[in-house]
Amino acid sequence: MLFPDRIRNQTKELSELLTVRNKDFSELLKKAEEKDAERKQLKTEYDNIAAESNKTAKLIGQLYKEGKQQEAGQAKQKATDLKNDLKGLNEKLKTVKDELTELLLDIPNIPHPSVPAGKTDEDNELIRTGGPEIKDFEGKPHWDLAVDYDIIDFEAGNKITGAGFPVFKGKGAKLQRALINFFLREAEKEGYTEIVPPLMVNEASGLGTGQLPDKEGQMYEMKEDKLYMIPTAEVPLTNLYRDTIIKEDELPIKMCGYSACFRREAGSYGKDVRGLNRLHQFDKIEIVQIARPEMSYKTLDDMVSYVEGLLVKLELPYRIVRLCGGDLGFTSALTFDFEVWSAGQQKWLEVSSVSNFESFQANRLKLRYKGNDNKGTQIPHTLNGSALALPRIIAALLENNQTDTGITIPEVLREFTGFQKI
RNA sequence: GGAGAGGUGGGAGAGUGGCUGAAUCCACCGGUUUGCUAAACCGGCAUACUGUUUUUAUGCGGUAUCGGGGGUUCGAAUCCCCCUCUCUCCGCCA
Repeated sequence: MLFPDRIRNQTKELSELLTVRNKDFSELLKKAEEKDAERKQLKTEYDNIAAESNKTAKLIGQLYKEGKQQEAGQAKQKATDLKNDLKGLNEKLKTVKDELTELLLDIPNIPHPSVPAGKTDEDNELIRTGGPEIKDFEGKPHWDLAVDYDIIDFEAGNKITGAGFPVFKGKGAKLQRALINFFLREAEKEGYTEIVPPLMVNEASGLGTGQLPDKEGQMYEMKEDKLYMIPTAEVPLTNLYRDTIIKEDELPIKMCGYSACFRREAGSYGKDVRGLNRLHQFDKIEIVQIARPEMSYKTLDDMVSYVEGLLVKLELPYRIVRLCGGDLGFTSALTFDFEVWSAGQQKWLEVSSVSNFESFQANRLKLRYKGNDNKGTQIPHTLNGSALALPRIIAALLENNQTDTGITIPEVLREFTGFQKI
């Protein structure tokens, strides 16, 4: 959510920057600005009357003490009138505030100037490719390999839960655990504090990171307890700092967390969802940072290189793209996506998304920091990224490393798997 | 799930209807003193929104906030209702 005063002062600039999202937001911005002005005016009016009302109430107390019953009675009448005025005003103010919030919730984050124009993922800007050269061979897709080597049982998942909930077995399960341990160890080396978060969150947390209200349909909901299964560890990790004022010298805050993630993925179908490509439950290690605003783009670069380093170590062909306006998430100002090459499917699979949200999330979270001089509060920037999501990494590992004699495990994982081949 | 007790500022902890945005202590910041440290003393020390001030750093005001929401009252941290969380006991249980 944007700050009203930012809209107040730079409506035009914001409107221009937002055009990259392929939609005209100038109307909405203008409406928000007007609504904010209305709110301000009402607030002033309310405050003035409330001040008088408070004064009168105090006076009444004094008059009673002095035994001036009659005068007190008169003052009481006045106070009652004022109170009625206040009631009406307060209701109006509330309505206007709600309306303003609603408008603000509809305005996405302002894209960073470097975000290219474009509509779909085809228009994303290629930053660089890396890893081993893409070999000229078409291997089996991972869903076939999974059966060949008996390491992932999609059918069993269908039976006990439903589509999108695969069962990992034997070396498949171990590979999964190896990846988790590898990613966590790397994150720790990089200075991220490991967090084991709850897998369900309440409504306030969903609102804090922006999953609610707009993406409500994407989360599994436990109606009876008003809880949601987390779609990513980002939600609990970032919400650790909801309603918080941190000290400047605590920044940057670096957290990482392994969790299962749950997504309803309503509306997806077809080839994209085959095998491990798109799941309702999957494992992911997430990294989150809270940084000083002036540092946040440097931080973003750091996170990008960190994730890149993981892919290099896993010896996977990868590419990094800068998302175009049309592909950029609602809450993000700048996002880099990471994709790995899948030899069995002959296509790129997205395995990580690293974003700077600037103050957009912090605003909703009511997250602030205070300078070491103890004066005033400021809004930090929040960033996060997958480091990494497991299923597609597994898919790529299986497909790219298949040989006649089995599937080769990358060097860095062997100490965690305990085997070199599947 | 049942019964009871409780939730006050960064922390501890007063406060049962007006003089309490909140005593006191600790922590923290600034200063005085000091060779240095400590101690002592003085001052400051919540957040959000907002008005005004053209020393644009801030200052001076106002409103709201004592777990959250609603109510009673001219006036609520204080009374009433709902929710929530914590603690104790019972039940159940990995």
